[in-house]
Amino acid sequence: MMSNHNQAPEQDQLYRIRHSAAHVMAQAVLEIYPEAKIAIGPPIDTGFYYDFDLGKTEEGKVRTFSSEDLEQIEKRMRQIIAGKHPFVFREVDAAEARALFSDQPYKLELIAGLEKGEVDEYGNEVKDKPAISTYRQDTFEDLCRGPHVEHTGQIPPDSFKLMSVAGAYWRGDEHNPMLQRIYGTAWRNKKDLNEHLQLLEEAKKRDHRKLGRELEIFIFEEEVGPGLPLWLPNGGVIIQELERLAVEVEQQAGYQRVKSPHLAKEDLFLHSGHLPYYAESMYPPMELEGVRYYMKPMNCPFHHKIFGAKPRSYRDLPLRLAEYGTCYRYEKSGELFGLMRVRSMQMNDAHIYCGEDQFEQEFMGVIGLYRQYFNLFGIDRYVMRLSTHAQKGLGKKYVDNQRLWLKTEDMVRRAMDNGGVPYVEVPDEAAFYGPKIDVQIWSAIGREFTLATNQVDFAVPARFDLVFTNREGKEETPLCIHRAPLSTHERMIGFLLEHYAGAFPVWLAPEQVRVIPITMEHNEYAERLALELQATGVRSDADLSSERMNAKIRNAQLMKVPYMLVVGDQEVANHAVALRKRDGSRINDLPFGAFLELVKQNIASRSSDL
RNA sequence: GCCGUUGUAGCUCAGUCGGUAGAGCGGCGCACUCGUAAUGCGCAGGUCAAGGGUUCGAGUCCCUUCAACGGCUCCA
Repeated sequence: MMSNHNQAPEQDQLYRIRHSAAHVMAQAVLEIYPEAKIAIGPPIDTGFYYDFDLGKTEEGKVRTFSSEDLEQIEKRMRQIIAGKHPFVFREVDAAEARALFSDQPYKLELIAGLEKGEVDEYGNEVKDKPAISTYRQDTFEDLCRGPHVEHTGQIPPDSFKLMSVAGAYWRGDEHNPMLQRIYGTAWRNKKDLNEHLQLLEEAKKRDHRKLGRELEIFIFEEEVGPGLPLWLPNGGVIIQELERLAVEVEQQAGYQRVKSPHLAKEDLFLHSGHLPYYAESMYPPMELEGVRYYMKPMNCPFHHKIFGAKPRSYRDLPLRLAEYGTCYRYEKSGELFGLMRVRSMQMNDAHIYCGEDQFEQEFMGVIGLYRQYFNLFGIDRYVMRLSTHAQKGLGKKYVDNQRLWLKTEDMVRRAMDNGGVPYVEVPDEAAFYGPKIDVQIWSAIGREFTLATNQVDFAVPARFDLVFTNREGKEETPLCIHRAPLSTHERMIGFLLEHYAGAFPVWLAPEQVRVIPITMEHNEYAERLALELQATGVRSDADLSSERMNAKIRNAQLMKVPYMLVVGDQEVANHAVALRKRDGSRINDLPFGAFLELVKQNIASRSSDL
């Protein structure tokens, strides 16, 4: 989950409780595993963690915590807390610190970093050379900047819980050894803890993987392959509606639609720079008649070719090419996550080719699209993130041209500032061909994802020799803006499932109306209504099963169908319906014609109300 | 990819000490014809993820592989 209290969290009592709980946990672990090496243990948004290296077993396998260990550690923590041991602060010089932690290699590494003034005790970069300090409680002394509660008794013993064990790389680098991390959650009081645990339960209910199965949106089939979703008919409807929306909006914004194949020869991706910079995320090639082909991980090279299909003049610019392109990326197995992280994906992609003088307007036009969409979906919990390059990645992660990096980053910054768009800046997160603005959102269980993206490409058009003739009659290389405001179908629908908790607005709902006859005698009328609705483009079905009316209503409710039309003798007589909306509200004896108008209006306006 | 956990019917799960598999929901059939969140009865449905091993005997114990889940790393 996010925490929005950014000013001096260290001053917060809750921060101190969590930080102190981490120390107490480390003490408990060291008592149980005296040979354990301790790494770092910071407070986090919902609690704390601490990383340990437990060494190897006799067979040479990495020693890990068991769930029984967690119980024992938690029990021991409560004993330490009951001891009301004071947290004692002291400053030490580097030599003292090294002596103190002589048998703790991770701490020694941290001390070396502190000494050089590069990083703090959590491995984060710092500006000023920090003082080296420790905190001690009971038998445990840790390298630490603090602050802590005054004594262990101030950690409420009934308001924390050890949650899980996980592997985590030392300093977050996959080349480093993997440590054992214990996550705990800690709160001011028992009530807050219970609320947090309940929130986790609620989040599970709106997890898109659960809803996707229940509402028959998508499935994964083992024989098809990991990360390769199958869209069920209900999912197909949502895809169709999203594409309809995109086509409409993009047409108005001056885009042209194009179409490109799912694979291409090696040469194209060598040319684009994908193979040099992006090969790790691509499916391995297939070879036919001596030629290697790759599934496309992005659509840009194809669009570049379309740009280059004929000579372009400044009069053609900006040229906006749009495609819901299907891309394939070989995400590492452990990175897959329901629909949010898959290996085949359909992107709301487009590339805008423009001159430098048109950049700001085009860029802001795209930001405007984002806002239009987010407004439509009621997405208000997001952060715009400007991702820039890092010098150390030039030539490896990034195209090697620092001058252009700095220049384009500056252009983006200026455009965002001029447009009054708030954003945070993160170095070393850019695409290989340029800086990008990502829109970050959170899944139901609190994991962060990039939903939409907007990237500037100063490199690849030149690699493809893309030019246009400018007003002076000279050739000029266009800039390219990559943008995907509706993300991919996979991530967007995964997100929307959670965002709406499965209760889609009418225009997106796979089934918009279900007609429910009260007895068999009303079947014919019900079916006639359903057909009439279908004929006007409303997705509707009549439930002619032998269930009782109550069961039919329940089934429609469970599938989150927005409108239920209950029809019996009275409705047949009046050519009317008894409308029950998904939220439980009812309008009885509504003339069918009036209902038809109501639905059509609601769908046409893509309303978020029922 | 790495660390940990888990794989039993379409779904959610039970299965004791190793003795050849069970429930609810769902599906199908029959009966019921009902006014705003579950009508009753019956039937079908399983290579216990896959492969190997230990054992007289494996859903259960061991190994390998695959997949999912919680994290780390990485991303739309």
